[in-house]
Amino acid sequence: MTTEPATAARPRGARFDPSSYEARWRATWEADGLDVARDDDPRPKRYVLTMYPYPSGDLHIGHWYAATGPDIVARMYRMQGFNVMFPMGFDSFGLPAENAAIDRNIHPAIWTNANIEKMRAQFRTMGAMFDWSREVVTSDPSYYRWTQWIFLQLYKAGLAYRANGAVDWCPKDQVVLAREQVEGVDRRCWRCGTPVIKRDLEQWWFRITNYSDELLSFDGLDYPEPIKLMQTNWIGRSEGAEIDFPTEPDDVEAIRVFTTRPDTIFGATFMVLAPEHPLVSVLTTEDRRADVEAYTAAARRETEIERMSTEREKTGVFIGAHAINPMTSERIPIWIADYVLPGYGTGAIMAVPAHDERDYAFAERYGLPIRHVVAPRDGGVAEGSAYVAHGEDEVLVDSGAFTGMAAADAIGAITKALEETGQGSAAVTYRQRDWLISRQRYWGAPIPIVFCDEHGAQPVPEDQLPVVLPEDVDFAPTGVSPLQGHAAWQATTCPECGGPARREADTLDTFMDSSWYFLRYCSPDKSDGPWDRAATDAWMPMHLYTGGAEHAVMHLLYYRFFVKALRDLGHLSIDEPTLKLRNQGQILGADHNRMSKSRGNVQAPDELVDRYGSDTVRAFLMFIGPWDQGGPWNPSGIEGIHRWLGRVWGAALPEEARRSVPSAPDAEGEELVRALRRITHATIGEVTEDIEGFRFNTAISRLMELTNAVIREREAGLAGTPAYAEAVDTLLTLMAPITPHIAEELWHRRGHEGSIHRAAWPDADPALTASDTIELPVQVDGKLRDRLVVTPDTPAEEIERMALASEHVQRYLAGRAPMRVVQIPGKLVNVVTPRD
RNA sequence: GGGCGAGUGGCGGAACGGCAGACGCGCCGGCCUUAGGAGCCGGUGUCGAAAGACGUGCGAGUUCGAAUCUCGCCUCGCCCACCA
Repeated sequence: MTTEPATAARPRGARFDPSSYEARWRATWEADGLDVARDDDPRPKRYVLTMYPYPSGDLHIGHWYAATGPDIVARMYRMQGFNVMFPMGFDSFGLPAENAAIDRNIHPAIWTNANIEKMRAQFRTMGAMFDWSREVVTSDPSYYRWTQWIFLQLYKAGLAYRANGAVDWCPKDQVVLAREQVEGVDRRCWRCGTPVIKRDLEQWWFRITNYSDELLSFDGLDYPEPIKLMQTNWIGRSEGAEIDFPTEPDDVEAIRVFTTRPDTIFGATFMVLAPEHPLVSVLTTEDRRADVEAYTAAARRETEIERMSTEREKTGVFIGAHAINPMTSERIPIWIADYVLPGYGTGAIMAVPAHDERDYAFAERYGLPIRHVVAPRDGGVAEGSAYVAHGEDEVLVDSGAFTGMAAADAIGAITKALEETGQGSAAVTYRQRDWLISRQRYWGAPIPIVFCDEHGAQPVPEDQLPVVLPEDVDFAPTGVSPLQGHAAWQATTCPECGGPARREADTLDTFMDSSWYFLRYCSPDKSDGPWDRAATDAWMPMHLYTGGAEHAVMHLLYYRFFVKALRDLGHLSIDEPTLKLRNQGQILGADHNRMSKSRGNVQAPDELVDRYGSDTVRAFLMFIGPWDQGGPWNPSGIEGIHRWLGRVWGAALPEEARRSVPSAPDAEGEELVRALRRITHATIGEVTEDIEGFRFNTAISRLMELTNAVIREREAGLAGTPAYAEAVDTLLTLMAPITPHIAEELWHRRGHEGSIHRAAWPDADPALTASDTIELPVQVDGKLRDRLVVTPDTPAEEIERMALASEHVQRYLAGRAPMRVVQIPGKLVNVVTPRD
């Protein structure tokens, strides 16, 4: 295998002109299979992945930005001797295809495939080392067959279930959403931004909450702190107690509440149930029934936004019944109020107005008793508003046998007392809900379930997968799945009895497709299973995964859940999909808004690539700032990168440079050689660390500095010396991951055989980076006043003597003796003057 | 309301508690050009002729020494938000 250009006539022009070689090298690399990762390659494997895109039809500058970072890291790993897999594919199911299809009267499959084809071509101009031989397209039946298979595995394991309940519905997209896919204070659809409403529907769910606790653990994972924090908050684990309050008059059934503050139970002066609570209709007394039903009906009509608003005044009604406080035996009234949410905890609370702001507001409004049971240890009670502190400095008051106990201890003590009498127990609740996976749209994988009148919901037998999407469907959104209208497709037989049955018409959330695509890349062509276990064992977990932080509590939670569930079902040997996660920042439009076609602020890379070449665009994007920061698009400065590459060109081809006469190795020349080798080897270490740490902007500035040094030395007559050749070859090698084309072109022009991308990543020689002399800043009272040039082994006493002898220092000492002299060896000297 | 993060030249941004402003853009000057929106060289935080003084959102503190650590404010961004 060779990496010589495929074309026989290779242009030998001296001018820096990326268009003369970039496309040629891409063709050569592809023909040579440079980027194809082989399972049988004996070198240690590293799997690097960037989140695959949705095939919207156009690659914009944000795609380049996102993909170039991990491409650089993957390329460096390859040069460091790893067998690197860096695949790419398309997240091709989803609403935009369907909406575009409706607008243009074209089938989603045709629209999607055309976009994929276009984007593949655009992606190729990046020169990224994508292994296209492993490409995955999630809307392809050969892929979604296994998406359906995974659904069935979870279903059989009891991790998928069908349930009726209030769900979030996007009225514009005409589809339900998972809780994670509703964003912001005003609860908008993650895709289109329309405020969602609640609907009662029977839907399919995944029991992701079975894994809430395990998902809270990030042991051994190198994830950005904000992602860990967001996931932790989203899962929202709360420790407390569940307590049963018997009810009057008949104690039909006790009301179970969840509280994080069992220490305040002596202050529970009433109870509040969510209007939806099942016991409401049972407990409501006849005289209160009309009011209660009116309130419940009103609560149902409210939008989620209204109901969740903290601004709003609290409302509720008394249901006529009473409960018994198990600690005080006191008879307390039961109310319903919409500030108690049906989906959290038990949907019922013990209200402790003295120590909870919400209960306080409610009690104030309805004249309910407020009893303080926690007070500062040093006396005094915060009257008038809820007092919520409960640490070591607070003690229980008016709390029976527990009076005087530190509030921090009382939580455990009261929980224990309740446990002993069987009235309660320690409990943990989570804010996270199960994952709603049904979708009422066409362009997704059909849920592989059939309904039989006799046998109910039945899984489609695995040997009948995939359940293929029919093509002749009227997919205009109507609020029910378009497949519902396709009688011929829906009609099937029950796998249990062979009788007539009807297919589930909803499709699977496209987030399900993206929850396992990284597994498919390991063995994309496997036809008798979703993946080859030997391949996933060899490649997984991913060494590095990159993508946008906007997926913090969606994709990045789901894919962890999938890996854990599939592990427990015996299909994987790993606990986590990736060891290391990095988020790129977002490139905004020049107007500081998100790039979108409707705003007209989308920056296409094509025009820039035509003008400057891929390398310049790649390097410029990586140079504008820290990769995880992003920022508004501003092309000013791209010229600077282009100039830099032009200077590298000139430096690398000294025979074509203006002054390139090698000088005789005199003493001055030897010092220049040492200086050049010093910066060359220092740059190796710095660039390696910067790339490893995703600091591409500083990596590039180091490379620019090395370039500047090389050119300076060339002007000083060093061209043609071994040190010069070392510097240039090192520069090209270090640049290769960032600007792969020019590095390759110059590598070959300088006479090297084989691709630079198969060359070894250089090692820094520490002996060469050490300097003969160091420059020590001399401060007086922390301000720079002078500099000393000394050898590294100069004794401290000598340095101190020299520092004090400095006339600049003497001026500030004004004849006085220094109070002290601080020396940081090799770093600086600070002379401290006497204080008056 | 809660949580997290960020405020540094005209701009993007550098800076293990140790020389603030690396690198680049822009700008200014020069060279080369018939010309230049090309290329090359030099300068460029502010004030000041200079010596020097002052400078990292504001105010305190810790330290020999703070852009960096602590506390309090201000501004901006993101996440969560009646979660018991």
